[in-house]
Amino acid sequence: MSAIRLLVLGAVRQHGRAHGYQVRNDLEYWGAHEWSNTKPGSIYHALKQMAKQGVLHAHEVAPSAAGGPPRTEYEVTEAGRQEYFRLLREALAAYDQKTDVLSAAIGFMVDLPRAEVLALLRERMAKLALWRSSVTEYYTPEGGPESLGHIGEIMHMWVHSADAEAEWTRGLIARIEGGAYSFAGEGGDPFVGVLADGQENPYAARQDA
Amino acid sequence: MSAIRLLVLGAVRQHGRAHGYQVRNDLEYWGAHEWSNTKPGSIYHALKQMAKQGVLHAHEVAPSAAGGPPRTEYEVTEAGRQEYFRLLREALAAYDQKTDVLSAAIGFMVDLPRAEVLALLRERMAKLALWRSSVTEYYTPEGGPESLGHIGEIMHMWVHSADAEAEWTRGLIARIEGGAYSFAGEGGDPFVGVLADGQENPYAARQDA
DNA sequence: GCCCAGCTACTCAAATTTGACTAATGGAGG
DNA sequence: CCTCCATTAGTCAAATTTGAGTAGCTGGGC
Repeated sequence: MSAIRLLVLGAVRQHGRAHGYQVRNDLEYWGAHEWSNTKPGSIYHALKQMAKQGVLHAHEVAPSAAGGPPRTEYEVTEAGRQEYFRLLREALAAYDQKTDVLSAAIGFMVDLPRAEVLALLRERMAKLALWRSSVTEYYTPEGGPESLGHIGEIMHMWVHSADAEAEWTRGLIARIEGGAYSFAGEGGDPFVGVLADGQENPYAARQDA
Repeated sequence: MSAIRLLVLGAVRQHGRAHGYQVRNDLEYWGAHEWSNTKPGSIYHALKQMAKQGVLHAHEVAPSAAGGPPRTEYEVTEAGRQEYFRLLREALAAYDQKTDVLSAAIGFMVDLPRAEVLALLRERMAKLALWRSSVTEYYTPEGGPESLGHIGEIMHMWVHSADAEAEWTRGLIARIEGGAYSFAGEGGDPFVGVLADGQENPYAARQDA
């Protein structure tokens, strides 16, 4: 699974109703173009595809208010809401060394209740541990790790990064348990990571690293 | 850049001459299907594409020795050799949080001289440090990290994983400096990542080099 | 003597992703 | 009032990736 469906669904959802350029701008505002494949083409493709699949509803809309071709606005349907939460839960719980998917999921995690996020993150921890042991067991030949030659460095790297991710996840769990952030159903003001109409995007046109 | 061109080039190179199924099998033997996109379709596509680009040379070859349709054998051209080393150097030096590309590059690193690998890894370290500081500086708003809300967790994760990768890279550099492994031009037996000791040879039909 | 499962080797359509391009508008500067 | 050009909004062809086949042969069991 790539991160784009989750990102686009989440962006449209936060606006209630959004056109492609708005989504594109939000993703840029989140810095998503740096850590995921959110080129214009991918975004417009995802919007159309999801509209075709009934996950989004496309409103035929008047010419744009400020230049450019007429724009289509999209809205998340009930099926889309379910798909969104399915993707979000999956991304939080699954370990697949895809940084982009996890980043997107962290960005949206507060749409779920605190207890569920904790459960999903613990599931991730369990899967991480499973994968780690499968690497160490499966790739350790009888003659000790030395006999693998430099190939052993690959496994070494995986184990190292799995450990790092576990450590970070443990920290996140602790912070959430400790009351950090405001989750669904907790009445706090929901953190809105979108640009309001006419708001300047401070992250647009920035230098690439 | 995806890892597939590097993997396919490296696989063909190790055989001298190889057909698609052989490449596919090698990659599976390396476990590459678990950490990179090496589905059959991608492999055959990459072979054809690279043949079209003159990076590989396609021999029209007799029907297979053991069932199935006739097979095409490929050989790395001089342009391909250069492309291979270009990709390999780039993969070792560039930091782009793509685990699959790095894994492939580690697997092939011994095709380069020891000193060059060390230089490339140090370059990677430098880029990692640069990226890390761009994250911490750029994404830290004036009001302190708290004002980012849970979005700060994404940066936190990035920094954490960048640190982990730097640590692993440092270790690798130390091991290589300490004389580990046998690199190009060092006269040691080149590590052939195709067959393990006592393991059944799935490539019985392969040409002797 | 035959059937079927499984291996070998590759093909193909559909979906996705990329990178470059188009086209309309409004405002700054001359 | 006219030209340039940045911004807005999106399109399109080409490349790549995915997932699901196809088709020839072999060997083992009954």
